[in-house]
Amino acid sequence: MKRTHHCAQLTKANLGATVSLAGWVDSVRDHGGIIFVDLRDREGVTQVKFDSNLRAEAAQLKDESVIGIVGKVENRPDAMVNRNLPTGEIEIDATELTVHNLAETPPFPLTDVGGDKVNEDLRLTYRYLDLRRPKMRKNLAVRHRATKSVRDYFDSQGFYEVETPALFKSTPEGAREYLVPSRIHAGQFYALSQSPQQFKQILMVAGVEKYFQIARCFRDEDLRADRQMEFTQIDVEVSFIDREGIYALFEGMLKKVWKDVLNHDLPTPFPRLAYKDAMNRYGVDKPDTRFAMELVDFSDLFKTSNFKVFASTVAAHGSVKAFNAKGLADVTQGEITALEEVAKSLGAKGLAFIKVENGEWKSPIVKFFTDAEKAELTKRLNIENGDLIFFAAAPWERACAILGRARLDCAQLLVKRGKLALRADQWNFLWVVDFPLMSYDEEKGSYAATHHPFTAPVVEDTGLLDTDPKAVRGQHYDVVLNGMELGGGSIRIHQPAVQEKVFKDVLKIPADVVESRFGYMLNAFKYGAPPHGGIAFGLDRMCALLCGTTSIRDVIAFPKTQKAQDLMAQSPTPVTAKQLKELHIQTVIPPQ
RNA sequence: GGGGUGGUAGCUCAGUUGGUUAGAGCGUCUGCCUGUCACGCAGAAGGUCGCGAGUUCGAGUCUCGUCCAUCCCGCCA
Repeated sequence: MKRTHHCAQLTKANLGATVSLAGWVDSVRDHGGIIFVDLRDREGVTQVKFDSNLRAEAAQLKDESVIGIVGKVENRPDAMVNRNLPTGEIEIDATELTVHNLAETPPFPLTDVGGDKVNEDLRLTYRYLDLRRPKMRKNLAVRHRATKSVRDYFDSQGFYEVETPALFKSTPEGAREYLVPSRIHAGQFYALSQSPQQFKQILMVAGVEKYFQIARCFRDEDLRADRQMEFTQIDVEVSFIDREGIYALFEGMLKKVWKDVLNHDLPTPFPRLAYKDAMNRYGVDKPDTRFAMELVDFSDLFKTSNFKVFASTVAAHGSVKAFNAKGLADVTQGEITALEEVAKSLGAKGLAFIKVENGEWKSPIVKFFTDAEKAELTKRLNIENGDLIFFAAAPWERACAILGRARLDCAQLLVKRGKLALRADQWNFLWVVDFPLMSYDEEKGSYAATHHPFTAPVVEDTGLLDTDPKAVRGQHYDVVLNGMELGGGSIRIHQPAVQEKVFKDVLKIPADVVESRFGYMLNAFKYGAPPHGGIAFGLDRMCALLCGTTSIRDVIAFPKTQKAQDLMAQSPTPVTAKQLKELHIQTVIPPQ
């Protein structure tokens, strides 16, 4: 039973040794008089030869059976060496065979090529088989190494890893929560923690100074390729630190992770981009900077234009913006229509465009432009033959968002045509900073915190809290990589008076609600709260990127489907009447 | 809650205008084979065309509903 080696270990150096290996049957090649079995364990594959009295027994083996063998390490004949295998120079001449578990035929191929194409519901139903595939095994290994690298880094920087409760109290202003009924307190509920935000700030008051946690978080929102109902954050909080300190700390962590996992040297510091510039240039607060096609503002140019749609937008304090989808003049009508649909869903009236083909501007709107306007467009957008220009005229933020989305979609169209390469191993990290502290929620008719209500205002903007809350910038920062938000955080408010002001005067949360939800925190801050700040960073998303996959399900051992079900264990399920009674719960199932 | 894509053999897929007995590759099973490593050769089995209605002389194919997976919008302080 005891293994002397693993299956990627034996080489010519072990010739003649009697060894014991165990693992799964990767394949059986039966030649009648001689049988070859590829034996696989976590580390690799070794060829085992059966040509003795064990032949008949070996012939009964099926793929994925678990066996143990004892045998002698032998040289392979020169012509039979397998250069594709680290153990390809040797094989084991088996003298003993133990069948631990004879496997049934797997429901899908456990190879990388075949397995990747299998429907995901089947992979998830038999996740234990899916995880045997080399690619998935590698993903688990990468996640382990990345997580260990993070722990080692924060340990070396003097951090304590502290666990905080998963069972917290309900804080309904954030994401929808998973509620947990209390047996002991009838009619009352815990909520599974959306993030350890409040606890980590309290830990700062407690004098921990440097905290981190690989923290499980729960949010009852709809799932996506990059969103699961439970996910893992690298959660960090530090006392006596400013924004620059956080940037340096976290760049150090990412540098180490990329070195440890990919042996890649990330250049630091990362570029920084103000929120306003990100919107103006890329139309999103998480720009993909692997390609240009930047947005250009033409509000000044079209203020007095004959084209009334543009001129009236500017007159109404809106913006006219455009970008050059370089080399996309061969766009099809169907693609244009699809882009228009997306633009309309973002609130655009339409999506004006100019196709530049054979030196001619083909466009329904170009007849409204003067020569001077055309010259200015050509200059600022660097218009050349073969280009495609898109315009948006709308309130500033909306115009940015429309073109920001169109820019990304055009990039995909260019990738499809082979005109643009978006390499997954090009690591364009950046910090997006200077977010507005509050944004106006049109539905609610009030201001809401852009990040969360504990974010400190930029010091020189503090005076604007009373006069112009919308103009106040927060000390908030996001880490962005190739168009994906990987994490974010802020320097926090550490003075109870300021925190109370934000709650009551700016966010207009009633005093009794503030007291019941955050009273303990405001109270804590009265007893010596250090200035502090932190960050929360998506471990699953980071691992997906490190593995070169777009779905975090590929780096989570047992993920849920988009309908939030576990297809293997089959959850969720109904529970017994007894359980419900004990929890003082009645269920009301809506009629179908 | 909304939109897109997909669901046909164990797996991945094809299936023409609605028309005879629904096909292929891989896998599986049986037999043969002492140097294979995607072994080979010969043969065989294997189908509720996701499910339910409807249109039709006739439905894998058309219509409606529904379920599942996936991608996206909303949502994710």
